[in-house]
Amino acid sequence: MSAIPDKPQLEGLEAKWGKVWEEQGTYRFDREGADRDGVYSIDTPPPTASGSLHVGHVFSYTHTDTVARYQRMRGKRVFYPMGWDDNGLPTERRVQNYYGVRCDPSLPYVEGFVPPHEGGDGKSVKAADQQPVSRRNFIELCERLTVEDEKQFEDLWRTLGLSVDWSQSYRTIGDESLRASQLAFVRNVQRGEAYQAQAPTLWDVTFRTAVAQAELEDRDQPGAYHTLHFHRTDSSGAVGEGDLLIDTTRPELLPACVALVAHPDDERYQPLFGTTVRTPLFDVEVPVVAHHLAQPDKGTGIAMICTFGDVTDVVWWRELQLPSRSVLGFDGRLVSEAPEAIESEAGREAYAQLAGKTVFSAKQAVVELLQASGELSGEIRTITHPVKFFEKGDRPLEIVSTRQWYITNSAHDEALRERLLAHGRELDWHPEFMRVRYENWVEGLSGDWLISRQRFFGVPIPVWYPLDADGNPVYDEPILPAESQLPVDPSSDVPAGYTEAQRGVAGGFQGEVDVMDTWATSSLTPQLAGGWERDPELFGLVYPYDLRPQGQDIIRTWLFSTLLRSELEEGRLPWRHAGISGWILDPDRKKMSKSKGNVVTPAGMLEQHGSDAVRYWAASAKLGTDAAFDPQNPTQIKIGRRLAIKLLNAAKFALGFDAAGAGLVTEPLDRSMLAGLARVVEEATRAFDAYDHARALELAESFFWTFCDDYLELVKERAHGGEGQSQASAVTALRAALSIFARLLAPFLPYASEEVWSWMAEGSVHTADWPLASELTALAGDDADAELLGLVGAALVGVRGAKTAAKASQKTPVELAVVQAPEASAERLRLAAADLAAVGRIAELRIEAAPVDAVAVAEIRLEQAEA
RNA sequence: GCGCCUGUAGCUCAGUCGGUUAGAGCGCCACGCUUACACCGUGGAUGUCGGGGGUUCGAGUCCCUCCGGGCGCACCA
Repeated sequence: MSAIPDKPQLEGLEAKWGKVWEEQGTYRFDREGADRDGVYSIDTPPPTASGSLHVGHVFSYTHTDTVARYQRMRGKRVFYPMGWDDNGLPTERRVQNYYGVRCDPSLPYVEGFVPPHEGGDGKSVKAADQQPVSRRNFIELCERLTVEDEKQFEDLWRTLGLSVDWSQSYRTIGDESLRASQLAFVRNVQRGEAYQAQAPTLWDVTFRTAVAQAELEDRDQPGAYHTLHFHRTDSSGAVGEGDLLIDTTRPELLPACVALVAHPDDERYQPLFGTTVRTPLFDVEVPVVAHHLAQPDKGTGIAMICTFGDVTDVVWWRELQLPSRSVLGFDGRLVSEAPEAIESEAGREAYAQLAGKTVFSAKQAVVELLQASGELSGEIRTITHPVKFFEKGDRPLEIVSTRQWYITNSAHDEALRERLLAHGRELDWHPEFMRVRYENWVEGLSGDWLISRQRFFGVPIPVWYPLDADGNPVYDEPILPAESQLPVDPSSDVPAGYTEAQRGVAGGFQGEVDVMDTWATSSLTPQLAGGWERDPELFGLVYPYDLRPQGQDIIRTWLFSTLLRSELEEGRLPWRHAGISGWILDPDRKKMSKSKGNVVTPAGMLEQHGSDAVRYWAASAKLGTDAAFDPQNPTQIKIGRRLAIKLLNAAKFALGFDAAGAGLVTEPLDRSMLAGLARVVEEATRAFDAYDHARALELAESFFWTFCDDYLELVKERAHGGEGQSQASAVTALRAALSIFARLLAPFLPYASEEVWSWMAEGSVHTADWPLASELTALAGDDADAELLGLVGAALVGVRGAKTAAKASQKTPVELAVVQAPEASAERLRLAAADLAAVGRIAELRIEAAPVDAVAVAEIRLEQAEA
């Protein structure tokens, strides 16, 4: 036990206790002699190391920490690891800007490379100003920067007081993670769950990579309808009679047109099905076909199918078995060579004017050409329509045909879909309604999960391809590494049976250059952290996990993909509970985001207000509920700070009374307080078990204020100046209550409660036993009157009110006070009359039974102040 | 288009199974240096529970409907 300071304060507690916890290993996961039932395991979200932390992180990670601390105090061995999601695009972008470089895989490695600058100013560096570096140099810079970023993150998490076992941390780009992701992938391939396909793919032209359905978002964009003349081949071919009018928002894709399509029931176009038309400008003959996805009420009711303008084009192209006539390159520009189908001189000339242009410029050029040829009908009508974007991108996605790796996700497998939905029902969601989002997502899956990315800093896809006699890769026969060989980098490692000299030569092999989507690694966090295929004993202790905490925005990505991988690998749910935190909204109720400039740095908040205060704010919001936060006026944080300070001061005060005679609680008021507290303990425990940490906090907090404002005031005279058993009773009750409060509040205010605990007990409050109501009823007796404190409190309010009304100090003596109460209450009140008289400085206190509804002061006579 | 959440005091939010007079904190007003706490304490005022309809002895709570706010999924010529 340590001495109580003269002036307890919050400042410095983070550093003081953070150090002690680290030294004592307070949060260390102890597996010695553990069994699965004695463990509480948490599948912690690995934050994106290269991103900046914002208040939203503090919010949701605090939610999880309160649960971790509660479970630890319940006697569970808590497995609470921390991972860093350091691979992927965010890191690449940050490295580009931080060091002023860009990856060019064609360049050779430079030993001892020094980047052009370091630190940057946070602004993005233009691509033209970035120095091209080799892939290996680029990855080295990624590694260097993420290690630094992760250190800062860890410092912040430690200051916030997350009770993470830091010896269990992992990086998604670390060797063990690489090995586990590749191992899982290889097994997916072996079981037929991972495959490659050449197919139209959503493509980000800025990052030049394919993206998956889960990473899409719709954004409203300006667009325009253009009405084009298509010429019927059975007419003269000249503009005019018999032309078909087609509305399109993508006129630049006209050279990629492969057909026109209308609904089979559309009588206007039924006569044309089976005939052909010629495209404007390019004079390509295309069929008129029928498909049920064509909407008669859209545009002119007949659409042009291009390869590829949108995902519907892809469906039509596939289902109607149309030819491919791609014009868009990976860079988002029209390719230099016109499609072969464009044969006419005029058509090839027209295309030559588009070649090399961006989509935007090509659109303008086509419009001009169409206007010149008279094949554009009427006005161009501008509209606003949703367009698919990569969530991290800022240019619309295009669709290009590429070879990619996929993992089956039930889009084409009804039985798997049923299993995934069943798992969704089996999982305990907090709050419950979040399950719907999962179901929406699973039911809306339109294609398998595209996991290959044409990027650099990620887990390499661990395959090689044999090269045939002509030096062409045989993609259908990928060479997989042996499990014992993992992790591998196919760019530098050599497959079994080959030598490095055979790389890239006919009859030899080539390595896959793509890396995995970051979610392909993150979807394995239960495996990565839990020692899957590395530490079977650990895995058996923690898996399936008890809790997956996460934000609502990544249900379709992280939650879904983790559940999927677990189903594929283990055939079962990876966790029992999912705790979904809400958003942080700024005062205008808009989601906080960097671009809006309303992000506050958590480090500054913790520094200014103290960690306990910030945690209080976070913990007072329920799971799944958005919380408003105004950095200019952080009300909840101030309230939390007040609570933490109050805890320190109340403890100091209560522990200051002479405890020599402590032992039994005999006074009715003391017993009442303990009985009330016992109820709070029961309810708070129930709330925590139901993943309602906010209610547990509210219960503890509100009773704590009653304890301070009423009980402590009522008994301080007795505890300080009283004698014998009545004094001992008060002191015993105060100490018992304090011990309970420190523990009830420990999950929320780990610093203040630890400080207070250190004044009265050995060890850490965070490894102490979660309070039991029985501790209190043992002291207070089973028949204690929990209501008494409230009755006395009501009388006290009456006395105080009278003094306030008289504009007198609370210490003003009272000559006479008459308290009236209902018959039954009056008798009980008399049991605490002495305490009430003492705090009110009442010379003569009369308690009368009367026909009133509630306790009230009927008459009061204050002693006159000096005349 | 399908669906989920949400609307309670000026603000942020509780309100359990339908049950007495709807709560808390902040803010506001007034008072008070009272054995810890001025980063404090005491007291007070404050409501069309979004609107309408229904069920019920009784509705903030259940049902229907309309309106507002937020979000998910789908659509994308």
